[in-house]
Amino acid sequence: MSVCLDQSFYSRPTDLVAKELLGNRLVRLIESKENGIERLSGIIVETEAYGSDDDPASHAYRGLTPRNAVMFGDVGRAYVYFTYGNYFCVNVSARACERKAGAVLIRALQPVDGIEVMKSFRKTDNEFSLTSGPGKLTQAMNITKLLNNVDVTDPKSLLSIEWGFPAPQIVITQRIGITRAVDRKWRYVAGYRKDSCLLINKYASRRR
DNA sequence: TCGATGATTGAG
DNA sequence: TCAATCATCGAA
Repeated sequence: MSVCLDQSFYSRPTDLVAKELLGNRLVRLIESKENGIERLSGIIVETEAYGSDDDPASHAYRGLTPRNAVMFGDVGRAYVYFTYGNYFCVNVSARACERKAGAVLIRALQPVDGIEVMKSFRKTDNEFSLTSGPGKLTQAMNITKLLNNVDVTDPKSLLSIEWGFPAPQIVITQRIGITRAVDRKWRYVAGYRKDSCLLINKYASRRR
């Protein structure tokens, strides 16, 4: 019995949602004639928050366009966009009720279900390079624009987010790969304690 | 219509 | 460190 996070979870400040998504699970169901329904999943270990007209780094900064419409619509929907001519990125729409738009970019997963299938989509055997980046995880789970605006609060959706456990430790940093509002610390990474040091999850992205 | 840009990645 | 690669968007 799977339990998804509901709309009330996403109807809160985007940075808080980004932080609390860590430890929950992104689930992709793939329908195929040979294998029926394949379940791919991974624990969310890295996220970033993006706002609206108050956030120059956000796609929603200059207002509503066809691409970013999901950020302005119902919360708890997948916002999937194409970038750099090669890759998709997946977000979940989320914002406090008084905000115009918002989304949380899912940047990395710790793979759990369907690892062999994900390896074939990614054309690699390296488990640590499977879902350790926003473009990698969409490739591993075959997440494309077809899933834009899918309701991730519905367990029957082809893409959903299941309730899990909060990350035991969280590392907070600046967002990656942006050129504006670089000072804001809206990136959240799952971490763990080792010998009184706080280390980042091994499935998080490596670049900065 | 057109040029600039980008919430990235893999190769070198 | 850098090029690949193209949809999107704002300006013309």
